[in-house]
Formats: sequence, C-alpha cells, structure tokens
Amino acid sequence: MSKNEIKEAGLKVTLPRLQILEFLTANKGKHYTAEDLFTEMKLADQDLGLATIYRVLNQFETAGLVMKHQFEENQAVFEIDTGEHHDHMVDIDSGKVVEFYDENLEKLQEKIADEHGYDLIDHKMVLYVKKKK
Amino acid sequence: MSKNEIKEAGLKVTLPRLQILEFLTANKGKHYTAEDLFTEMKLADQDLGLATIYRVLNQFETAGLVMKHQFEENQAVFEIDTGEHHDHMVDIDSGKVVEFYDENLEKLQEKIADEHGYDLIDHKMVLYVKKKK
DNA sequence: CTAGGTGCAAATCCTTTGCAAGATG
DNA sequence: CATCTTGCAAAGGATTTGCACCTAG
Repeated sequence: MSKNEIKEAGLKVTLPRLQILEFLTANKGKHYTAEDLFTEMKLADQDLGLATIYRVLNQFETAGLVMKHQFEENQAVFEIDTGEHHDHMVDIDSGKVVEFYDENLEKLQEKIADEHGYDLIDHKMVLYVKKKK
Repeated sequence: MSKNEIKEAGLKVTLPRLQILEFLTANKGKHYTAEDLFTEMKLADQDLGLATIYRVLNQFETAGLVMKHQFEENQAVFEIDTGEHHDHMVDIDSGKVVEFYDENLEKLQEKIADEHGYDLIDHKMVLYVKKKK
C-alpha cells in the first residue's frame, strides 16, 4: 500500500502524497510532467498545487519511489519506480515512449566504464527512433 | 577555415561567429556552457553578448557544426562537432567528461531498436562513473 | 544599399522558495 | 501541540525574443 511506502520514506502520509503515488502506480510505465499531473489530477477532482506536486515528486525521487527523466530538454517527466531497471526509446514522430531492458547493453556499459578505469554508477540512455516501414 | 563552414551553413561571416567557432575548434573535446563561453571569451578580449552566444550556438547546432549535451539537468553544454561520433562518461566526483566510442555499443543499440520495430535515428547516452580504487 | 546580425533589457518557461495557514502523528 | 505540509504568489535560473542600431555582402 502507498501509505507504507510514504511512511518508510520518512514522510508524513498526506492526501497529496497519497494521491500522487497512487496515480503514478496506477499508471505504471507512463511518463508525466509535473504539469501533466496537475491537470490529470484536477480532472480526477484531486486539486493539488503545482508547487506541491513538484515538491512531492522530488521527495519521492530522493526516496527512490519515483524516477525522473529528461526526454525533451525543457520539461522533466516522472514515472513510478518499480525497481526493475529499464531504458527508454522515444518515437520522434509520435512522442511515444517504449521501455526496454537489455542485459547485454547493461553489461557492455559496465565493460566500457571498466576499460577506462571507472566503475559504472549510473547511466542515462535514450534511443530516438522512427517506426520502420 | 572557420569562414567557409559558416558560409556553408548559410550564415553571414561575422566576428562573433568566427570567434565562437574558432574557440570551440581550438578546444576540441571540451564542453562549455553558454556562460562559460561568455566568460572565457571576455578573458580573450572578445566581448560578446550572452544572447548572441546562445543564438550563434543554436544556429551552429542546427548547421551541425556544434553539438549540444545535457549532462547536468540545468545547463546545456556545447562542443565542436568533428563528425566523429562519440558518447560520454562523466566522473561524478570530479565532473570530468571522458569521450569514448564503442562499435559494439552502437551496433547493439541499432539491434535493440530493430527488435522493437524501429529504426534508430539518434541516441543520447551518458555513463555516470567513479574512479576505480 | 538591404538583408541579416548584434546587444541590451525585458520576457518566457520550468522549477523552487518564503511564508502564513492547515494537517499529521 | 510541535512539526511537517500545503498553496499561493513571488523569486530564481537558463534561455529566448523584441527592437533599435550596426555590418557583411
């Protein structure tokens, strides 16, 4: 239950936090800007301040409940963190985001870092693609 | 010579454009924010407006003379585009940026896109690393 | 000359912050 | 009740834009 995750993050269980976490959980695999959430939640009669949304998302990110990505260079998007690592490809025509995971890719990245004398801590990767005809 | 590259980009050969392009060319492999350039060029007695720097960098990016990256989520950095594709790893302790190219990685990315029914158009990838002890 | 470029300051966009009022544990 | 949260509006930082003046072709 969301309640516990919030508590375990050391945060008080408030309505905004519950609503945001449940919304993202219910929409696993989808990516929302803060503004998207603001709008979507208003539609669901959950009227939160935009500032609150930003604050809560950042707290959730710190707590590892949520992941933040920068697919377009202006607005960040958020998605629930299920713990299963994955990368993204973005269809540049439709804007659609596809999640994927590739074992070899992960291994290769570690190998590359290693060859340069580094340990891989994290990575960011987005493939920009077009539908094949 | 920079003059021709600018001309071929369909832009007038002006002092600001020449200075920026030559500075970046002279510092191949280094990455600068617009503000960095503003400061560095002022030191070299090349006093350009910040707005001009932004404008010129964007024009150069469009023309393929320069590449823009987003290593940190707030400020974009620019480097000269030598035509040789490469990716980056960032040492999260020192902030140092290392460029690398890995054939297998490139192939693997295409393969992954392909398996999902897409053609790979572009990609963005940054490895965040720490020096090995 | 004329189209395009520059610099400045103001505007814009996304995100963060200060603060008074309102919940939570 | 003490502390943490919220919402609003104002502030902030990076980047863009309007406009009068300037410069390349």
